[in-house]
Amino acid sequence: MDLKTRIRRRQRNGTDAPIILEYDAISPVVHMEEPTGRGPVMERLLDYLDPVFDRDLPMNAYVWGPAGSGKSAVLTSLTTSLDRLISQSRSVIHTTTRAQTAPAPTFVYVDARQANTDLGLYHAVLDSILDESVPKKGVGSDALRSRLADLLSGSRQNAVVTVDHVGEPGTLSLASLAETFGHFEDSLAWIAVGRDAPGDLPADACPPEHIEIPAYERHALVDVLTGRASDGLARQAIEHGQVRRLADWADGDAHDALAGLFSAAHLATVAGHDHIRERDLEGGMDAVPRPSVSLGRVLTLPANRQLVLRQLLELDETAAASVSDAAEAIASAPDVDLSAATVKRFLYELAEAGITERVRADQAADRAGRPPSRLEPRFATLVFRRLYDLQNE
DNA sequence: GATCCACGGGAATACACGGATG
DNA sequence: CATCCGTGTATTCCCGTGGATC
Repeated sequence: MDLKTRIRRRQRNGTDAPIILEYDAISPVVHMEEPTGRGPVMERLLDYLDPVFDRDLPMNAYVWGPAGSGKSAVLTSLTTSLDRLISQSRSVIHTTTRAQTAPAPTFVYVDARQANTDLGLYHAVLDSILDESVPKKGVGSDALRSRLADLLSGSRQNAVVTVDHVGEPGTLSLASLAETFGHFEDSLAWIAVGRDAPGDLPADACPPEHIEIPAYERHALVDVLTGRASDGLARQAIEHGQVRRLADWADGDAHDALAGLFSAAHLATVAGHDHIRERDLEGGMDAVPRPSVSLGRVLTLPANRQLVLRQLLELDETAAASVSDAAEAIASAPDVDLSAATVKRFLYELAEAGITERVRADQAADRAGRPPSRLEPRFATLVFRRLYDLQNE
């Protein structure tokens, strides 16, 4: 826990002390600098990355594991730490006599949710290797590629690029990633991170090295939750038994466990409780569909899609009885500056992506034609709502 | 001028159902 | 009985346009 949190915690110790002291600490989309309970996985990754310490590139690799197993947490943490350490040593080397040696590689972390095309990939890599800012528009994909090729040609600069969230709906597939990075064989190694088991993937696209990140064991997940709760919630806000129930319910998925914790704390806050009661906990878990789509995915959607989703959550049953009705209602909301046709298209796209689910209305057999469907969120609605509102207030 | 992207809109297609047809 | 057909919706697909950026 950092000092800021400690102080804040002391500050609000009155009778009406809020339960949630630090949203980031209990947010499922925020990763801690040092993920808890993933030591063995870290070791495995460091073994794999060993060549880097001799200024060589490792083989390409595929890191995989189920939802909420800490893949992103582990890899962001690893990438930033390594880059920090190695770039330090890089600057040291430059001032010594060993200036001829190849420089140590740069570490780059790219979220495929945000860089979901070739162009986006080139841009993300360039942007993080170069200090100067890279133009995002008006320059073609070919131009960016040759710029990257220039940068990486010879042995001037190597890079290890981690691409997270490969093979999700709407992100690059492993195959296209392999093809895109195939242009830079000699000077760029990549680590793709995804959920699919290597056996389920096209063999020709899958890199030689596979590293599995298994789901959290029950006790490890309890530790994660306990740590997060003590950083982000008021003291005594949640009992140990409740944490254990949450962990059992989440079944190894840290994302869902945190979403449940967040939701429960939010409900307790709204109800004016000074700790999380049973009803809050139940309600919190109910507000997280299982399986649920990662909030990270929802919160990296383009602004207008998020707006549409946010408005969708405001609709009552009548207004959301069909996709068309929902689109009408959302398009006429004061904050929304989109046509009903566009909102409708967005809603269908979101359902197609699995972020919502269309369920056929079973009643209304009296009406002719194909029956309409209702949209049900497949993500943690309370958490999304709160984080969205915090971000957009 | 080149490039990319988001919007809008409309055409094409899919589906559900009742009724007609063979 | 199985299949086809017409009608009314729902859903998907696709492309032109215009804004923004370089």
